[in-house]
Amino acid sequence: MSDGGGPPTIVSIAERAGVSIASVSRVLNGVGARPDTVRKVERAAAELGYVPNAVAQSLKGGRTKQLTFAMQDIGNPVYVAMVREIQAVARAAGYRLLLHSTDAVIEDELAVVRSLGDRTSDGLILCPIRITPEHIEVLSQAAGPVVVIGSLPGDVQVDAVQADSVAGARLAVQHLAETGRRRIALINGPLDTVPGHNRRQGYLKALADLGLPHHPDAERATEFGLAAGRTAAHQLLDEHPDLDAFFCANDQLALGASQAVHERGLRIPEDIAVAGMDDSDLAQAAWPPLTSVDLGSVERGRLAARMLLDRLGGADLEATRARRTTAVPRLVVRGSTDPAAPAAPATAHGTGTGSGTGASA
Amino acid sequence: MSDGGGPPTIVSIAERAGVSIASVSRVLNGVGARPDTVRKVERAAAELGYVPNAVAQSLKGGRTKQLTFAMQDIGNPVYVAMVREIQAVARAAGYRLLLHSTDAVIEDELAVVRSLGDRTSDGLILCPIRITPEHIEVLSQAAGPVVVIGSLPGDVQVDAVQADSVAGARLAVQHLAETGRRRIALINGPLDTVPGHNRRQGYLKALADLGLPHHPDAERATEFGLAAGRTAAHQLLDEHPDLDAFFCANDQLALGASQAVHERGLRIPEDIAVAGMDDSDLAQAAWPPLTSVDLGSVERGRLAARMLLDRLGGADLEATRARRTTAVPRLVVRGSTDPAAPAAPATAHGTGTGSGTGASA
DNA sequence: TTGAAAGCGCTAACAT
DNA sequence: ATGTTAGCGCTTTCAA
Repeated sequence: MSDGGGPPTIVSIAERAGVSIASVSRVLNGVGARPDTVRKVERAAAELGYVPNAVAQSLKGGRTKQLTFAMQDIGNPVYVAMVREIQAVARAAGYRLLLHSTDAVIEDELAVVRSLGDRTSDGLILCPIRITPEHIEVLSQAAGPVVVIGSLPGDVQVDAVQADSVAGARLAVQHLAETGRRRIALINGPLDTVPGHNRRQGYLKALADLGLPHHPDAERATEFGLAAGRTAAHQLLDEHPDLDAFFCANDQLALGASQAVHERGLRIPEDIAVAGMDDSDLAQAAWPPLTSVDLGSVERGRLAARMLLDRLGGADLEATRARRTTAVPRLVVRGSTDPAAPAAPATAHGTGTGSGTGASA
Repeated sequence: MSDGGGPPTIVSIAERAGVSIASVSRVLNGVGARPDTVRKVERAAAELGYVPNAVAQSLKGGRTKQLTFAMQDIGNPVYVAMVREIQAVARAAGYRLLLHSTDAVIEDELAVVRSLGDRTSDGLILCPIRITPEHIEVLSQAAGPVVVIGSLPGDVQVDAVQADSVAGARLAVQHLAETGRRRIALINGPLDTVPGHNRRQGYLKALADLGLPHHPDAERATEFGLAAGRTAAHQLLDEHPDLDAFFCANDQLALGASQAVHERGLRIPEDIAVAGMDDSDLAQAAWPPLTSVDLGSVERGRLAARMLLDRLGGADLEATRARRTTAVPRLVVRGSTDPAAPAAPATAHGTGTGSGTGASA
């Protein structure tokens, strides 16, 4: 009497419809079959509430229709923006998204790449914090296609999408100078990270271009976080009361710095201007809204996902050489540097975050 | 000459080691074998760079070691907190996490539940925006274990973890009253969502408890977003210049409202106090830092993940009746209601977001 | 058009 | 202790 224990399979359907499993498979996959057969099979499938076993399909087909995105911590707004976009692109192409937080542990990052060999996902998008020689080695012998979001040496044969932090930082510093600031401090994250290093380079270059002096003691580099930004700003203001701007290597540092400024009863931007980087959701929610450099998190996510899907899709592209793309940075001026900046976003451009409920209950 | 085309399998290893595939499997799974055999197999596996095919293991074992988390939009800070926690718990138990954004489309939510039948993941954590009769039906005949984060009718046999928005909202309103506010407006999201409805109930109850009058026109309910909060606050202040507090149904609304207050040259909290809900990362990054009610996003994530893993693990628990848990809300007082509140977090409690780099380049 | 059968890579009886 | 073999659920030749 049917219902042989577990969930329905093509066998149960075949029995019920009185045909072979091959016919069931054909009908289910829209391959030719006699109308009569089609009807019988579809009916049986519906009655049994059949859902194809994706695992079996994967084993047979050799692809799981899953992509993996690995970054250090999904709590960072930059990654959130990427995940959203990657998930959207993946989904549109019929892929599911597997999330992997590496907690910035190198060994874990390497493990993710190696785990491509377990065939759990068809491809990987990796956001490494640093690139070590081991990364290069593991990446070049990965068991499946990988797209790196970050900077890779030119000769490594792996697709990559990168931000242009150097140019981005210059945009921000130039803007500060153009709006009359002369004593611009840098609040940075660790210098031994790629973003930390590059953003500092941009800062230095901009100062040089602008003919502004560089005061090594007007720089702080600790962690990329709110508390670090606040502490650094307090220290800098203690030592250099005449500073007129903080350029911060990311938005969290910038908001921490802003808190310090407020705590001292100084005004933003009148007394001190503050600019951040990443243009995360935090920037527009702040007061005053934070001027920031959009390094294209969303765009990088989209590009990375597309590149990966390209590798998976076109058989001809398979052997193509590694591709490199760079997202162009864009300065977003808001009230933290320009008192006249409109409070509401000038253009609609998909605010991000936005309008969900507070979730449940 | 080994290397039979594709990636190494137990067959390649067996050939290379000169043993049967069964022995290979045993060694690889740590089942008894002669030291000699163990050595040969391990050596061959290492030389070939063997990685077990997880898909094949899943097909055989009937479980994928994958969990799915479905919510409307990963851009919402509340969900970010949950994902982080769920991922951590899942990972510790050897599970991977599949992310699914439903974009608040009901049909999509239902589809996720049904798709449990495809055996792609072993269990599902679902955050529905609303619960429709269809949800109930689909949920009760799900092909695998589901834990709902949200409110479910008591008789539905599905595990659920819920927040206590009503109590949470009361906490906030009581706090506002205790600190001297009497004319407390409500800025809310859609009333036909569970959070929108419940948070309003808490607001009304608190007013009643406190003997404060309820002015229906001191309420606004539009969307759960920054822009909506700003607009609503401006309208309310236009109509009721004497308001002394905004209670907002989530942090984003609260930050939007704060912007409006600032734009009008009013001071927070001296002229007007602002309180939000969810205690997302936005709250502590704001200026002044935002008083908010922690509805236990992290805790709910953790509990949901644990419940799900329980269902998957213990064979004996399998038939247990549905369990319900409610996270206890907690008021977090900051500068937006209390001028004396410390700027830095009083206790360490895992700041959340925090310290990642700005990601790449 | 349809059915029988092979096989994706693995685990677990079962037999030796 | 080790080898042989039967599937897990599906797709896809290959014959009929």
